[in-house]
Amino acid sequence: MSFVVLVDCNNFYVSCERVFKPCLEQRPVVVLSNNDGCVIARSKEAKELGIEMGTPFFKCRELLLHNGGSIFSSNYSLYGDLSSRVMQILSLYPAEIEIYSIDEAFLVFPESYSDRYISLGRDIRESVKKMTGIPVSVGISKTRTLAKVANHIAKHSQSGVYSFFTEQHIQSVLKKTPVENIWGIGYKYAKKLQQNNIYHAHDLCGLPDTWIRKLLTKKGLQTVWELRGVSCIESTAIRIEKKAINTSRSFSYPVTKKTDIYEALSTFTTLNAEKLRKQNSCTQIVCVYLSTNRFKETPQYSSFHSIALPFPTAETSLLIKASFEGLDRIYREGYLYKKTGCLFVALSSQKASINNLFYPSYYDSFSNNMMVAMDSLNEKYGRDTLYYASSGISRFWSMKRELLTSAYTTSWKQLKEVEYSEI
DNA sequence: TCTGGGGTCCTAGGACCC
DNA sequence: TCTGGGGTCCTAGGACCC
Repeated sequence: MSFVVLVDCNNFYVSCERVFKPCLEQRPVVVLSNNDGCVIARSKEAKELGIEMGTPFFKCRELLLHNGGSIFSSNYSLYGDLSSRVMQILSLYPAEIEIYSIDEAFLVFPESYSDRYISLGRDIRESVKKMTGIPVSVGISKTRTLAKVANHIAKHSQSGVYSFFTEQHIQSVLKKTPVENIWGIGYKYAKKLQQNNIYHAHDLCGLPDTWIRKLLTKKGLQTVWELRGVSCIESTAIRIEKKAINTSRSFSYPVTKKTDIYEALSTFTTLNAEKLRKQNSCTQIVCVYLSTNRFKETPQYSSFHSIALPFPTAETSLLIKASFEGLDRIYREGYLYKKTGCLFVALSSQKASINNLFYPSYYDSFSNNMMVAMDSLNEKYGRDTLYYASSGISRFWSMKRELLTSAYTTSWKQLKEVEYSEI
């Protein structure tokens, strides 16, 4: 039987910062979300200080500084680049690889390797650390969900690798696994289960399927089957294209002027359109949303509008026009706005429109050529080498990233300079 | 002063069709 | 006045993940 290896980078964003600043080892380190809003990655030392995931930065700032902690704005170009280096190493193993997120991947090995899974796990861990500087944990078992459980244990072990296969071993681990730690059981489902006196994965596995399906729906039942050792979560490796594309940001200060929101929306629509063309898709529905700050006591307003286009397109200017039309429908004077965003749904392949009589084909059109030229210039010379005037120049509303490190690996101008004291 | 962003899947219910 | 049954598609909302 084939087996599943889950490789998960430890405190990934923090580890990325540490690769270029080794002096951060053994110290509390956190990485903040966009706008330096809240904590989204913590080192072990920061976790030990009691800083929870998602804590607003202003609530833990003092605690961190008091304990010699370091704080960083998130630097996605750095994390994205290190992630692809980790994945490249993983893809050298004789397994089917499924990149699940920026910091984790499933490797499905054929049965012929089952006599050496522990040495494989150790080898993966050592190779990734040696070649990228990123520490990873490795969980190995029969199914993806069980590999997740194993990985959870590996994270807290010395060796960083954990595997379990025999029925007896699996049962003894599941008896100690709280339901809220199961992959696929979130806060709400865990509460529901606890109300029914189900506290551990082992209890959950013993329940009748009909009961589970009723309480946790189809996906919950799949999870239970996986815990019982039956693989039923399909690989998403084949699916490359996204079904929806979204870009949104919070403003760094409360925005009231419609012109500022136009600029922001134009910027986000441009980003969305780039993502759309990257996967060779067109969209036919553009949704726009706008909201005030829900944490404030000021008057609240939030709205959403979708615009159906007459034909599928990936041309930025048409999409910006649609976004603006959406904004015109939902904007109301007199509110302090916090966030806006743009969502594309009803995506289709660019090539699919070639033979349709009723609308102009985007693929092989003038606008397609123009977009290709624009994308390649921006890729070669950097983002915003060419951009639409509607996106604005000053962009006062744009997000706060005051604690940003350099893009050490993706920009010639920001290469790391090594100081003697850091070695 | 300061509270992120981007996804997927499933279900129930309504609209609509024959 | 009486008014079926079966099917599809779409959407909003809720759950989950990282």
